[in-house]
Amino acid sequence: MKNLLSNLKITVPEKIYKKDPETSDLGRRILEHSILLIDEIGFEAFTFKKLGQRIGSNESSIYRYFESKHNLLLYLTSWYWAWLEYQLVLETYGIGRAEDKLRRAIEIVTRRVKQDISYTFINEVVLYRIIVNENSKSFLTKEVDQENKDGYFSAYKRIVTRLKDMIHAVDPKYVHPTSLASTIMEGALHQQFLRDHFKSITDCDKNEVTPKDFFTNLVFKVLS
Amino acid sequence: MKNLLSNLKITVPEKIYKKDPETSDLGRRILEHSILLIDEIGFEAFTFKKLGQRIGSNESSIYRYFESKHNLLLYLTSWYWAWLEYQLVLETYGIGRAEDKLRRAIEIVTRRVKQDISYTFINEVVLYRIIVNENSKSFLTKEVDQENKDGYFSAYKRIVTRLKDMIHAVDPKYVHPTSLASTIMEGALHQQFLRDHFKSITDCDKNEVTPKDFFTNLVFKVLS
DNA sequence: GCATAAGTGATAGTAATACTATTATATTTG
DNA sequence: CAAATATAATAGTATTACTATCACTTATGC
Repeated sequence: MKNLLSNLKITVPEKIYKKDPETSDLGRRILEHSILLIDEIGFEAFTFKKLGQRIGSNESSIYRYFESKHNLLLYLTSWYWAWLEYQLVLETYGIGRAEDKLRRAIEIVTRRVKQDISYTFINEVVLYRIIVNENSKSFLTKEVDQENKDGYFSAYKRIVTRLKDMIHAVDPKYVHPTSLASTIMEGALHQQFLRDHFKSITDCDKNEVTPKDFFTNLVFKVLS
Repeated sequence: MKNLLSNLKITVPEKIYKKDPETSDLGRRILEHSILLIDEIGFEAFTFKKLGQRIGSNESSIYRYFESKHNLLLYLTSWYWAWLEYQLVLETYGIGRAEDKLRRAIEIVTRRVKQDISYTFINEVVLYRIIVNENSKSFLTKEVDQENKDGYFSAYKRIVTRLKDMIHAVDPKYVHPTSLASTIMEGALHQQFLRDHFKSITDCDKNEVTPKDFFTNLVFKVLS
C-alpha cells in the first residue's frame, strides 16, 4: 500500500491554488511548514509573513501559490480528505461481506492518524491535528455555497457517500444512511477534540474507549 | 413558561465581559445588533467598528463591554446554551417516564428555533443561526483550555451532562452515554448546517425528515 | 549559446483590523 | 449639588492581508 500511495498524486481541485505547490521546491516547503506552523500557533494567528520568515522566503512569493490563508486551509483539508479516500478505497476494496467492509470503513474514518504513512513532505500526523482543530473553519463561512459549487469540498462529500453506500449495503431498510454517514465523519473529529480538551463530555479515553469503538457500536446497533 | 422565562435572567460567566451588557441601553443595543450583524455578514467580516456605525455609537464604547469580538461570540453562545438549558429543564421537569423524558429532551436540543420566544432584545431565531454557523469557532482556538478553566463553556457542558443522565436512566447498561449525548448536541447543529449548504450528505429535508427524527430514531435504536 | 520566459526575493505601499489612550461632555446617584 | 460613572470623539499603534513594481536568477526552447 505504501508503494501504491507514494506513486499516486493526491489531487486537489485546481481552482483552490493559483500555482500548484507540488511542482516546485518552494511550493513543497510552503505545504510542509504551513502544516507545522498552523499546528503550533493555530489558524487565527497564522500569517503568510510568519510562514515566509520560517521558510526563509518572501510573503509575496507565497501569495503566488495561494490567494489567501483560507485557500491554503482549503488546500490542506482537501488534500487530507483525498488522501483518506484513497485509504478507504484501498483498505476496503477486497472485503466481500458488507458488514466487515463497513466495520473496516468506520475504523478508517474514525482513527487518529498516528504514523506518517506516505513519507512525503506532508506530515499526516500533524495534518490530522489540523483537521481536528481547523476543518470546520474551512466551510463555516459566508462563501461556502460558491466554494461548494467550485468543487472545493468534493473529496469530503465522496467519502460520506461511500460510507452511506456501505451502510445501505448492510441494511437497505435503514432510512437515514446519509445523515448517519455524515454524523460519523464529523462526530469522529469532534470526539477527538473532546478527548483533548473537554474530557467530561466524552467517554473516549475512559477505559480505553476510542471514537472507533463508540461509532462501531453505535452503527451496528442502529442497523441490526 | 413565557412568564417564567421573562422574569429569569440568563446568566453568563462573568469573566466573559468587562461590563455587563444587560445593565445599560448601549449594552443591550450591542447584543441586539451584534446578533443581526454577525448573521448578515458572518463572524469573520464582523468588526466593532461596523457594529458601532450600525448602532450610532463608538467603537471604543463597545470595547468597554467586551475586550474582543471573540469574547462577544463567547457571550452570545453562552447565553444561548444557558437559555436552551432553561428550556430543557422546564420542558422535561414534569415528565416521569424516562423514555418520554429523553424523547422530549432530544426534541428540544435538536429543533431549529423558529419563534422568538422570550421577547427580549435578543432575537433567538437569528441567534440560533449564529449558533449553527459560528458556535464551533468559540472553542476551536488555541485558548480553549484556559477559557474552559474559566468556566466559559459550562452551560454547554451541563446540557450534555443532563442529556447523558437521561440516556443513562433509559438504559443503564449502555456504555457510551456521554459521547452519545455530545454527538447529539454537535450533530444536530451539523445536520442543520448540511441541510442549508450540503444537501447531498444529509437526509434531513428529504421526505420531511428533521434532525429530531434522525437522532430520535438513532438513540432509541441504540438503547433498545 | 542565446533569447525568452518563468520563478523568486526585496521593497514599498494601501486599506482595514484590532485594539489602547486621552479628553471632553453628558448622565446618573448619593 | 458634588462626585462618580458612562459615553462620544479623536488620535494613535502595531499588525494584517493583501497588491504592485522591479531586479535578479534559473530553467527551457530553438
